[in-house]
Amino acid sequence: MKIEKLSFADRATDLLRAEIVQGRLAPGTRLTEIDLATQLGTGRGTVRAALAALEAEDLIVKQPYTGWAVRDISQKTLWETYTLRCALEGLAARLVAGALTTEIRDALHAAFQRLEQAEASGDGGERVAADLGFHRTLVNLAGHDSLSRQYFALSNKFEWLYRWSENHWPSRIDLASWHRPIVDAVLSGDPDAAERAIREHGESSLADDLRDFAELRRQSA
Amino acid sequence: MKIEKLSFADRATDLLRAEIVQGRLAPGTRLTEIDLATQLGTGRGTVRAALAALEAEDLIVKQPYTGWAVRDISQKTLWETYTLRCALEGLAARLVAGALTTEIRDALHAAFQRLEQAEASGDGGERVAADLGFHRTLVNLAGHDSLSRQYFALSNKFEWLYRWSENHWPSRIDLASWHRPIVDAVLSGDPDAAERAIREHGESSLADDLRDFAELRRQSA
DNA sequence: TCGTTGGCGATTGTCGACAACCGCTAATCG
DNA sequence: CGATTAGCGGTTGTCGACAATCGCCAACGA
Repeated sequence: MKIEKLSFADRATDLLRAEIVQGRLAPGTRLTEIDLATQLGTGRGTVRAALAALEAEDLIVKQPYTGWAVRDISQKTLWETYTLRCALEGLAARLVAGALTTEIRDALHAAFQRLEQAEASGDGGERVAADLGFHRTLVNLAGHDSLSRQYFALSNKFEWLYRWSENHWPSRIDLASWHRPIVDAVLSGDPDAAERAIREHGESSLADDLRDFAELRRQSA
Repeated sequence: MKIEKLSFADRATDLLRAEIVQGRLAPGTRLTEIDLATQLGTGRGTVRAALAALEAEDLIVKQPYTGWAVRDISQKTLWETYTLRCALEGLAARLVAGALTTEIRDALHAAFQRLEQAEASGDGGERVAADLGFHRTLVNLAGHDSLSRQYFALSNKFEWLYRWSENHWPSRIDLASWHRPIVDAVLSGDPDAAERAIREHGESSLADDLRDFAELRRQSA
């Protein structure tokens, strides 16, 4: 049995990322190395490494000699993250559709069933988790390590925005019917159709969120 | 006048990246923090930050408690990098074609003219630089910060592979005619056509390189 | 009054020392 | 003889101390 032993720095990274992604650290929050170090019971160098990693994932920003802060969320942030995700998932869908195996079909079905169950349960947290899990599963099935790496960071950022927007305008889209076209297109084995399906999916979710974001702005103005 | 003052860590990152990308550090080369620190005349923490950054860019790999090493290059590395680049540039081409301005036309023309001049000069280094510059210009014209960020790291990796392959099998493709379809398609203002053009470009360069790579393997076997 | 300058508190940037860990070799023990 | 283990050299992992820099505010002078 191979046990993966994470360093303090890696654990600090995971912990801080979770804090941000799950919304416990609001956008704009300032982070100071010493505070985090004392809170985590670790040294400053360790925290520093974790912060640098999160900066590479574009979740926080650094101002030299001044401090770190959780990134702000703007309409452009939404647009950029959604379009980028669309491009990466398009590649993934294309690859998966072009190299179907029994394992892939099973994994996709499992991810989709989780969606259905989450929808049936009505549990908001599980709905989000199942949604994100479906997309992550699809990407990881592509057998493209670099893509999976890139997508890991991007999906965290996406999860952050997703949970943030769910707090501001809970949506009641039916997850199953929302994702079925993707599953169908990918399993059809047609790369073009698969890419088209995931793009339509991405574009309409972007449109929805931008609309809701604008609505939010208008109300608070 | 705003002067951008880089920290030692950032300069070390740039320096090490250049060493790798330009082929002065062969794939598989081991890197030890203390050696680098003494060579660069800096402390180990600084080098460590630089190495972590390069690991995030996927140019080097870390083995805990053991050491760092320049990544190896395999056929899969080529495939992954080319396909990923294709996906990102596809998004960029689509965006640029959909939002043409005079500045964009000028910048694209300038980048293309540099290609023509590089081809005419016959200078190998300048040919590579002009080729990479053209693609970077296109992506940065998309006005998509996250995309530019991601592409920055990817284009460095690509440059690394490009220069590496040029050392093993110098190609004599005509850069101007090779890239003209992209310029034409983007400037036509049709996002679909632009994406199609850059995809064909990427796919055929991948095919060429994979063929040459296989040839190289066959000869050395 | 307004712009400049000097100092101050806060935070990061850098560094070297020590601890933890890995891979290997050789000694040990059944 | 084979498997286990103890030790060793080498490298990274972690930490706290000190230096460099930034933003701010108040004192100062034209």
